[in-house]
Amino acid sequence: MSEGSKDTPRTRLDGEQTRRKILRVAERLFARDGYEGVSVRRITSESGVELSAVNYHFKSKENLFHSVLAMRVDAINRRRIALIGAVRPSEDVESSLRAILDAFCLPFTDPSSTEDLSNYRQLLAHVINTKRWQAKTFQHHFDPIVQMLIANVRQLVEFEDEEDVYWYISFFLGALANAFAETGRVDRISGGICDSSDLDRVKDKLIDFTVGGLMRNCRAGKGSSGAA
Amino acid sequence: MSEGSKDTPRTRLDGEQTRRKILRVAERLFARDGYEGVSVRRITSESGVELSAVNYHFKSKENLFHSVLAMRVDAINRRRIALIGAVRPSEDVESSLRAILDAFCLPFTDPSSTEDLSNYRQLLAHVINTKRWQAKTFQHHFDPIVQMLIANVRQLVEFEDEEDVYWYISFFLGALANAFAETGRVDRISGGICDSSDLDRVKDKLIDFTVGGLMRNCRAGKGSSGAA
DNA sequence: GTCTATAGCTTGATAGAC
DNA sequence: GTCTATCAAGCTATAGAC
Repeated sequence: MSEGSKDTPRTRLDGEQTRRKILRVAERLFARDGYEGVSVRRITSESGVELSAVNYHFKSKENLFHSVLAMRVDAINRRRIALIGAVRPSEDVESSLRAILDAFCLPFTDPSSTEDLSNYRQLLAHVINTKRWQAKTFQHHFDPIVQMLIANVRQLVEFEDEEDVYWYISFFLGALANAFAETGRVDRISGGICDSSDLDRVKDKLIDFTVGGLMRNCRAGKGSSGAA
Repeated sequence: MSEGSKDTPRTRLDGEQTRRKILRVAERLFARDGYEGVSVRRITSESGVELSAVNYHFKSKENLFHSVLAMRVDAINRRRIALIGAVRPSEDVESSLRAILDAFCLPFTDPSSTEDLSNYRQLLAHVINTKRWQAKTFQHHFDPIVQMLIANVRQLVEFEDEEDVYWYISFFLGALANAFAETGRVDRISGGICDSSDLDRVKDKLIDFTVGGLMRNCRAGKGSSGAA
């Protein structure tokens, strides 16, 4: 409460607060309706800030979109790197694989964080499935962490073809993005048996599925889950 | 040539031709930039038809979008039903599973058709990952065929939890939509080893992966690929 | 069934006072 | 850093001549 020279009760230097409010609302709207489906006006209107604030703080609508992604990606990927690095190698290949995939998903499913990542997850599904955003966004924000995941998987299992691991991890990423977007499809298809908002369960089932896909197609993989 | 009463050299009754041209261009643009990312003006401009033609033939932009989907979905699903129905039950569970999944993918990968379905596949990835299109589009066009796929899988394998088959098929669909959208991600990640435009290969690898995920997680599934 | 013209709004972005 | 006013462009949709 100081910094006021004499009496400036209104014009507080809360630019950072405005910036954050815009980011939060933009994330929610972009997640729901996509980049083109949201106007700057709607963002500022629902943020309770002026129209010109977006261009002042972010220079352009597209730059705002990138800022929205950057806000989450950095923290999540840092956490992934830490968790994957902390995985203790086990003599059981399947357990190790499971641990790696779990470490990759964990920051994404937001186990105990105060942040709500549901909008970010929806947004990711949009980005990962759009050709246009690949070069502009995905490549920069996600390629490195995906390469790290692949390197860790390759240390555990070997495949017939060199290309296999890229295909399988790519399928895993596609399934992951769609599953965590919580579109409600699996709830509807299953007649309510499945709950797509139960992220821990989604994660566990996805890992079961992925481990099966990897283990059954790796060298000497049809058999047991025993040591390599 | 005829149907002209006296001399009508210009006003040919080629409304159907105009309609088709609009549908074709709209599919391509919607696939690339999404529903909101495309204006009616761009569609008519690139189609070489008048702006008002869209509203004349399709009543509204949203109805055009649904028409674009309907154009492909019906034929593809009819083909799927025929192919799945023609699968001969084998004593080998894995082979049967593989045949079912192959029948589901085959019309989608367009093995020998004259139609180019690449835009449709991109569009599907957009629809399947967007919450908003679930009720409006996906439910009507895709739920029945997905239920049929699930019913066929359940006849072959049994899972610990009743919910499992819904989760796994949902993962399969998410991976499928993303893989066939040809975003170029797997090509980039693999350093060019994988070619996402080689649809037959994508299909085969996806089926390998999915069969692994299903077989390894079904009752008495860790073991061999032998008879049930 | 095509084409022109236009109504009525919304868009992203900026200039300039405060 | 906020706020008003505004621009130039684009938008969906329709009316009416042909």
